[in-house]
Amino acid sequence: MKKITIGEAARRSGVKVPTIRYYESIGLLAEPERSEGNQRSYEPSHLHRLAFIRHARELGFEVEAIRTLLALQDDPNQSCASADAIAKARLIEVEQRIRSLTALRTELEVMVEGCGHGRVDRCRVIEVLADHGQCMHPHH
Amino acid sequence: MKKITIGEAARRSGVKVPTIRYYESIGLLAEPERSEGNQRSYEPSHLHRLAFIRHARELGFEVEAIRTLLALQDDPNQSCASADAIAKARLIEVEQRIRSLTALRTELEVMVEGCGHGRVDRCRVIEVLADHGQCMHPHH
DNA sequence: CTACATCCTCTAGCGACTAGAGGTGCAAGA
DNA sequence: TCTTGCACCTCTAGTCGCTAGAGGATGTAG
Repeated sequence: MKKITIGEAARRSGVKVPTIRYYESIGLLAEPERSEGNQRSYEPSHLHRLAFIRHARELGFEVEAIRTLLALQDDPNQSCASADAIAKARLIEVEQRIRSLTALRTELEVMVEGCGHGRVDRCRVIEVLADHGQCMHPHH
Repeated sequence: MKKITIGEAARRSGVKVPTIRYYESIGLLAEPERSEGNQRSYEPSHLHRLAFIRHARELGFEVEAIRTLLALQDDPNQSCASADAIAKARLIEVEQRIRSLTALRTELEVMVEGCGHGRVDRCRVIEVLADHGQCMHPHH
């Protein structure tokens, strides 16, 4: 029926060909059937799987978390507490990362704005890096 | 005089012992003298260097960027345009990353809030992952 | 039939460390 | 003086999630 080559699967899912093979190698994507000439032959179910994986990766979930989420998806009777916990943990990570990057941004802005574009011995960028005491934020 | 072991250097700089050795191995930190028993013996200049490197790493600069920044610091007559450019590039990266993470946060919030804590077949987390069309943002 | 794109497997590389094995140095207490 | 035990040494390999490349087989269009 609608058997699909790995290249076509890559085009449709937005996941690159070597990455698809990589996902198979780590057991994230089921091994597809092969053609007579040993070429992978995907079915729609594989495309759904790939879309799920891709989306989860874009949201920053680690491969192990995705493995768990996929297993949950396959067993619809299970409680979704695990999925919920994984998503919440990721949310907390993201929030923390945003806070941290926001502090960094402020510090970088100070460095860049303070730069008089002269010589290095008066460069605010180098100064701030050399002397942590000049930081605006005690975030690290 | 004030010769310092690698352990003490680690404690004072906040950089771990294996990381200090790693920085030496990639030429970021100058090789210190050795004791009779072949142990590394650091001087204050090494500690300043380590502080600089650590601070730059915390700001997310890559090792190659730090290598350039350190070279600039060693030659105070040079124009600071390079340092300025490196810092600006990093600032733009950070801003971009914050925007991206903020979009992710929103999407994760929707997932987590929509979760009815029931069974997987009605789990918003799994649903959103499986169907990208349910995303709030077309960021990816 | 011949190009030529696409596919296959396998190994190695990326960045910035981190972990562990197997051995040596050194300072302090008994 | 000896021994305990921590800190140090080098070297290799592993982490994560891919990505690149070699060297060869397959599939398709003209």
